[in-house]
Amino acid sequence: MLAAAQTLILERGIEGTTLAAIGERAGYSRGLATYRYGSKAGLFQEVSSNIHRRWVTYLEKAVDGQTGIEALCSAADAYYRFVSDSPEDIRVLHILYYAGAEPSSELRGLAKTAFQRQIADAERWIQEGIDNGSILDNVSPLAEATQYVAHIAGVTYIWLLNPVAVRFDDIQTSFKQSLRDRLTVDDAA
Amino acid sequence: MLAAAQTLILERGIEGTTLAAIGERAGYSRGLATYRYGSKAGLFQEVSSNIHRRWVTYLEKAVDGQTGIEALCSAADAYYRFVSDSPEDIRVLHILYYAGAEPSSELRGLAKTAFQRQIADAERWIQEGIDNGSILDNVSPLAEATQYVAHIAGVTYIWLLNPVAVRFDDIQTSFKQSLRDRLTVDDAA
DNA sequence: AACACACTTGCTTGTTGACAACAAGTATTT
DNA sequence: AAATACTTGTTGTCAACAAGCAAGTGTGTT
Repeated sequence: MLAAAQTLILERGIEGTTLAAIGERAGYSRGLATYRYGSKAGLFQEVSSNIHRRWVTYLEKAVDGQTGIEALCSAADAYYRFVSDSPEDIRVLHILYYAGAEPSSELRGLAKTAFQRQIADAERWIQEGIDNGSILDNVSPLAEATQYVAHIAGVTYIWLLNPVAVRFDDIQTSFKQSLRDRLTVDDAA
Repeated sequence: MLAAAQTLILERGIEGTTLAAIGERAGYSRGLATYRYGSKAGLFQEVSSNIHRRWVTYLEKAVDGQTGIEALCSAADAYYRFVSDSPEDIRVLHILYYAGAEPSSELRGLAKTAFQRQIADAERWIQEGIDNGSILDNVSPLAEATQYVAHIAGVTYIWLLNPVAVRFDDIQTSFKQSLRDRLTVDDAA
């Protein structure tokens, strides 16, 4: 059922997908989707947290106990790999998240907490890096963390609009390089 | 009419706004919005390009003939000022753009071209900067331009979700600094 | 063990109200 | 009289909900 919903979101978008179509695509009746999930928003929340859960597992495995710049880069790498492995999951997840930009969207809370959590993670990694001396102590953890998450969200959005025009790997490389340059102690000499 | 639409989008979102409500909010009948703009999507495209036009005017005045890093920073400053001056315009514009992340959304084309144009602008500025020697020649104009636009879009998105948590001015300062550090010839010595 | 009964679960079909889209008006101006 | 600006009537679609049904799952009775 959730798989059918995901397919239909990719095909026709949120607006264009009807609960009846989801039920029937999954081999059931037109009424089942509503019955199981209560509402369209309820179903989409389920789809969203389902994918989010997969992503978090993936992320935790990649970052493990790392801190500082290494954690940031590993997380970015993990994201890039996740996008390569399951682009459709990321597409659907972000379609749902961006739908949460609307006021009074029921997906809003979900998107908000997801991004807040990612910012908090990044902030913690940066703070830990500052504490152990690997990150410059004049950077603002919150400002950097916000930009870190914003960068990834923004690139994903541009990619959603125009997949072929975004060279994810180039961007990824340059992003990590720029993180190192900006945040870490300059040991060039 | 477009103003009424904008107000209602801020109050209730795209989904929650009905064409009848827009007409009536503007002091007309329930049918006028459909009559004038043909469809809900048509009306919202009009709202979107209306705000977009204001932004472009604002931007052109700010960037004027600048190139290279100066153009990038001026554009970023202009955006920050625009957000401060008319946060509601930016909110509505981006709500509409993010709605374009959906497949088969009629706002998609508009969002796509808007962002493509901004990337093309940034790419041109960077290329000009490389040509006149003010920007390092090992940066990829397209990759940097994409990240530049993605950064701004991403910060805006996080801000839409959670306005109070985003210190636009801090981020702005750090963003410009990082642009200079990464792109320009290092004349620290 | 065999049966009957209440009760739950999983799903379907019927219905309602909201809304976009459109068609057919009615003023009002030129 | 003809175009313009707007309104009202109508239809089809869809989310949401309610009511139903069929197939289990006990639970107690003989």
